[in-house]
Amino acid sequence: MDRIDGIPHYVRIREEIRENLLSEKLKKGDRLPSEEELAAFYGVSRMTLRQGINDLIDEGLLYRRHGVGTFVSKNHLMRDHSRLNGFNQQPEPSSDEITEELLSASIVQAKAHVAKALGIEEGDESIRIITLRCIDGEPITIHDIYLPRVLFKNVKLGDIDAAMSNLWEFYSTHGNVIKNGIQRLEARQAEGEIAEQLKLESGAPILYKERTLYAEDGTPIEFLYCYNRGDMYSVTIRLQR
Amino acid sequence: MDRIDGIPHYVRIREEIRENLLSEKLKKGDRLPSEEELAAFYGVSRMTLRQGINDLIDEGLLYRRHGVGTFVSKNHLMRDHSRLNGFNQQPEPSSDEITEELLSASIVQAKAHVAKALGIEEGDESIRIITLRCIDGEPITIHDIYLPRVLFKNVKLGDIDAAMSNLWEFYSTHGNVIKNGIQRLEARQAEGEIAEQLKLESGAPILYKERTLYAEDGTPIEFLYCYNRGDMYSVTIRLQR
DNA sequence: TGAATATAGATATCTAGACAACCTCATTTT
DNA sequence: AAAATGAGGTTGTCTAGATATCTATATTCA
Repeated sequence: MDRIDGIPHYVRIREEIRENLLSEKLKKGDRLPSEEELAAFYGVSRMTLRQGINDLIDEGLLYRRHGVGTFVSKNHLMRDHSRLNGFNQQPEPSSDEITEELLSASIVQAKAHVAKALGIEEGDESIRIITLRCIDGEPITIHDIYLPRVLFKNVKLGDIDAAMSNLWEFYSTHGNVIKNGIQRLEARQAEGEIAEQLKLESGAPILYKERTLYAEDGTPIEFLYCYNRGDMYSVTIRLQR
Repeated sequence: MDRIDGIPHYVRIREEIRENLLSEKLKKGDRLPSEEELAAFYGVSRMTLRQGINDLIDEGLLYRRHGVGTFVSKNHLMRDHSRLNGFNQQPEPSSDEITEELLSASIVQAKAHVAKALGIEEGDESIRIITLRCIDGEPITIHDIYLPRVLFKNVKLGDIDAAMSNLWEFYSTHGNVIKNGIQRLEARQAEGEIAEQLKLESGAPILYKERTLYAEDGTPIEFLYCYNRGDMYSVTIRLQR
């Protein structure tokens, strides 16, 4: 077998099987043909086939039973906030207009908490970006973002407005590719400026989030405080044993 | 090479490398020896070595750079709520006394929302378990759990009190092994009975959680409403690209 | 000097097998 | 009837290679 493009066989096979799942040629609960049969069908070795299948198992679309077979999972898990996709956040079915407004961009000295998260010294320079996201004109989310200045040396504050639409790509173009992160969620009450900006009564519920994003090697790239209107926002997480 | 126990080589190697990470023989940022060298060292083929390494990469402990090498991540991601561990929830350093009290166990007819989550018909029988978790006597969390009756046919309500300490094991013994799940988080306000039981003022922030747990094949095993005191509880999630 | 090019070494992909471990189910034995 | 056995099929683990692709560095060329 020769590869036509630069696409590895296991990727091609994985995507072909995924198509069969989406088009329901493979239905929930179905058993796939044996690995030997499938490998022969796709014209690859069994190890290569398994590499493709493994990806789909990691995604929860398939599962294996030793000595029995490979099956289609009964719960196709939908949108999954535990994977990073740089806020493509699929617009909900009732897709209203989502806007994002830059409230401020500045250079600040990192306070202790931020510095610790970004792995820099307290007082070191960081870029602070505050944004407001609205759905259909309703304010939903405030982001308070901090970047280590040292990773974005020749960035001017004026550049940020243009980069707003896709911050992650902006990071990439400066050599900082996001690979993973950690976030922590709490329930809080709206107060002061935050309440005002989200047009909430003081005391209204807020889904508060802290998030740190890292590059492949674990270098912190972004630290974020995030305030979400409790009545308009929820987070879905896939759990995996 | 012969395996001494039934332990596969790739598991043994994975754990040996993990030991070296924990003991910091391998430090953050270090490059591991090349795959060829490591395979020779451990006396296995390169494919087998890679299988072990892959697990550690999935855990975020290592990362690879094509053409360059395999490295130790700089951020050893700690406790990770996006993996399921059946509520061993490592007691925090300041480990206070955690107690769990059964408030009620009953057979109820599933309402629409619960029925949909459990994949049963509205009105079908389900087992409802309500518990209160306290830390140091302070009420923290209320769980409102629903199980499909059909999966726990010969269970008597009296059995549940004994099983409380480890519900997941209880599920297993009835042939229902938890493999994955989905949870959704919201910020809400405490009200009525919930506020009372958590000893909160009406209006206090609550971290509200809905969770469905599934078996390997996607069969829903448990559906849960969960109310956490906002000021005493947070959820940490690892994000993976 | 600066750009193109070789080169060495690393990971990525892939093969064509082998045997082990496990599950199911039919058959035989007790 | 119940338990043990065995056969056949499936996934799990593993090998000893091969070639491709990528990266960084050193070298050569303009």
